[in-house]
Order: sequence, then C-alpha cells, then structure tokens
Amino acid sequence: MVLRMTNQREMILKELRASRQHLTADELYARVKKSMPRISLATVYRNLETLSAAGIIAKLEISGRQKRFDYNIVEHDHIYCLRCHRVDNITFDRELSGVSTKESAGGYKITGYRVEFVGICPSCRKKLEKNKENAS
Amino acid sequence: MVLRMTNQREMILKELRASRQHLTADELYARVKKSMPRISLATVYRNLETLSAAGIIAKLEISGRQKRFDYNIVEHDHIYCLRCHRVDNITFDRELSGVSTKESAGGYKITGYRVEFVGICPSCRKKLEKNKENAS
DNA sequence: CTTAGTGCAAACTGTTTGCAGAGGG
DNA sequence: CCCTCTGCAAACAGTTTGCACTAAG
Repeated sequence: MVLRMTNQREMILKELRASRQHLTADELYARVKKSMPRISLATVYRNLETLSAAGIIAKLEISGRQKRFDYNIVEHDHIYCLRCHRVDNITFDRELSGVSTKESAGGYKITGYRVEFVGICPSCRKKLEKNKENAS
Repeated sequence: MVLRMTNQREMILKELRASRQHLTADELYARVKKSMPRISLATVYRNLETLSAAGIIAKLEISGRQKRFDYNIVEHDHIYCLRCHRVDNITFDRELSGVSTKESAGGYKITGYRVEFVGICPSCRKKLEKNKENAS
C-alpha cells in the first residue's frame, strides 16, 4: 500500500492547508472543484480518509453532523460557533486538576480527552449586535 | 404547545432511565419495541427531540455518527469507549486552569465547554486481556 | 507494467417530514 | 371536541462502495 501523490490528493491537501480552517468534505470539494472541475466528491472523501489515516491531516471528533478535517495534526482543542458552526483552534493550559493523574475512572482506562469549547465567533457577535440595534 | 404524556413517550422515558446508559435512538427503539411492537422509529426520534427540548432528558454532543440521549440532565462530562463506543458518565473537578476566567479567546464569546474522555471500558479491557493471553 | 487512485452512480446509514388517522386531556 | 401525537412511507443529508477506466511510480 504505497501512497501515491496524485494531482487530486495534492490539491485537496493544498486547499485544506491554505484555508486555515476546519473544513467539511463538501466545503473542500467546492474549493477544489474551482481548479479541478471534474473531481468527484467521493475522491475528496477517500482522500481525506487516506490522509488522516496516514497522519498527514487530522479528522475531528466534534459536534455536528458533518466530519471536519484539520490541517494541523499537533494536539490542540477546538472552539465551535453555536451560530454558524465554524470551528477554530484554541490553545490553553491543558490541565484538568486531578484527572490527568487518575489513570482510570469507573474501571475505564483513560487514553486521552478532548475539550470542546462552545461560543459565538467574532463575526457572529458583530451580526448579533447589529440585530440588537435594529430591534431597539 | 402542551406536552402530552402518551404511552409511547412514557415508555421511551422509562426505558432510557432504566437503562442507566446513553442510548441511541435505535437502541432505545429496540428496547421499547419489546413491550410496544407497533411503535415506529420516527416516534422514538420525535420523542427524544421533544423530551430534550423540554429539558427532561439531554441530547449528547459527542463523537460518533449517532446521537445519544442522556437520562441525566445535570451537567457532567462523558467518557467514550474507543472499542465498543459505549458512553458513560464521569464526574471530576471541572476546573480548567485559566480558561474559565478568560471570557473570550480569539474574539469568541465562550458560553461553555465540554470535556470528553476517551478510553477503554471495563468489559473491553477484559476482552483485550483475554485476546492477549490467547495470542501468547 | 502494476496496482493505487479516479469518476460515476448506486447503495447505505441515520434522521426528518408529510400525511391521514388515533387518542390524550 | 380539539389538537398533539402516532405509524407509515417517502425524502433527506452525509458518507461509502462497486465498477470499469486512468495514471503514478
């Protein structure tokens, strides 16, 4: 199983990295399609799967119905906009008092954890403020 | 919009509570069907939606393709078995050093966060150990 | 050349919805 | 009696897969 670097794969990777965002398969498909109109959505799905299995990108385990993919494979956490559903990176002092040392809870062997913040992103905050003004 | 307590709704709620687990719609459907063979999956979905909107149960925002529902509505976190995908409650000192006080990050207004532990549940640990013995 | 990767369409999984009829309050 | 809820089937969204063809190495 040698990994080939096809034009499609290269373009998908390039677009994901260039976006600096956490795109879904179909968002990425829309972007790649601009320069490769004949690419199929299935190819995007297959490549995202292959690339994340190879550790070149990361698959996000996160709220929402659609999977998202991350150009950044270094461990970090995410923040999720309740209004527009975009996902951004967040870095903070990743310390949970007490738990990281407790190696098992309820008989579980803990292998890791994710923290997912939820909130309102800057651009949605602006929109909400504008609405408030109009309403008053 | 008055909430009626139908037989179906009552049974769904009873089964979810009795399970002491975090079931998916179709797991719950399978259980309820035993005593109500004519119930439809759509009814289960609709009731889980209604009950969680009413705050009687909680809808989990968690990894995995299927939604899960929680009989326990008090805020707490979850641990997820990598092997069998079951979800259990976990309680710990919910303090993230520094972050809870920082009211915005990257311009986001943070409204909350969830912590999701991942690991191997007790019964899968046993199975894995058994496999190891057999392999050796 | 060999075999991983592609495009297409069709299948599949989980969830939602329109509708006519049932039954809770 | 009203109007929420039900069962059914059909629609839907996101993702995966079988197949014959293409192209990377």
